[in-house]
Amino acid sequence: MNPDALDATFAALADPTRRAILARLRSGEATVTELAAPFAMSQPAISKHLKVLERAGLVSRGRDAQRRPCRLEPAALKAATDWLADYREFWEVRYQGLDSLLHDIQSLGGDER
Amino acid sequence: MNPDALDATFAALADPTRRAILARLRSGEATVTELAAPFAMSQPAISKHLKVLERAGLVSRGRDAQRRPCRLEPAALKAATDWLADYREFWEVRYQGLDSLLHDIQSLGGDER
DNA sequence: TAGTTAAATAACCACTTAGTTTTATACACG
DNA sequence: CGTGTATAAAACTAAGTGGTTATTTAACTA
Repeated sequence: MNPDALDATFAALADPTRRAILARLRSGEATVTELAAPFAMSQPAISKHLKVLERAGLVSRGRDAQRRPCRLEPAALKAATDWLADYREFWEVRYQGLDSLLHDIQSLGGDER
Repeated sequence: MNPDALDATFAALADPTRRAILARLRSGEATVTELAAPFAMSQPAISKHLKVLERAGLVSRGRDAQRRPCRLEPAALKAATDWLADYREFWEVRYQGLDSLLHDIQSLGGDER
């Protein structure tokens, strides 16, 4: 994956308001005002957050009269997860206290990822 | 997980230099100068990046005479992955074009996570 | 046409970030 | 002791972020 895209994705996730917006979008499309409602924050602030999420590829938007419904776009989330997956075996091994076996396991290529 | 901790973790990951440092640390401990070597950047800049990674709980540091060896601390990476895992089933379903089944699957709680 | 609603844009502010250079600290070695 | 080495800290700068209020655009409604 393009490093700039990962930058944008992780940066977008590094904000609790934006993570809450994504969580909300898991249960379906929502308009900007619907998304803004739970927050003690102005509408333009939410629009800015949405622009960040859109630029990161995490949401996309449609058109319904005046409304611009947002929906979750999970591909970028998958890309971030894929990046993190490269570390998964590391911490799993480490949690078993088997650091010394890490390289053996890696060279065998024997996990299910 | 504490939201501030997730903030710090994702923010730390949103920088290619820091991700490269983490990748380097996968193959074992390294000193600040060793970590700085591949980058066209001053030593204090790397020290700052390491402080960000340390504050995010992604690395910890020891002491060996003048050296402050850094090692990967995978717990924070695991926490970030766990957060993203809540979205995994969503995109997996979506990729199969089975959006309409998402809520059924969720309410059954029937995946292996 | 005028009024209302939904959202974006503009202009601004305080704070943070990522880098710099310079200086200081801590330790090892002769 | 003084010198080199490894790292951190200080002070600064340019650019980015996250919020505000006020304004504008676009579309529906009466």
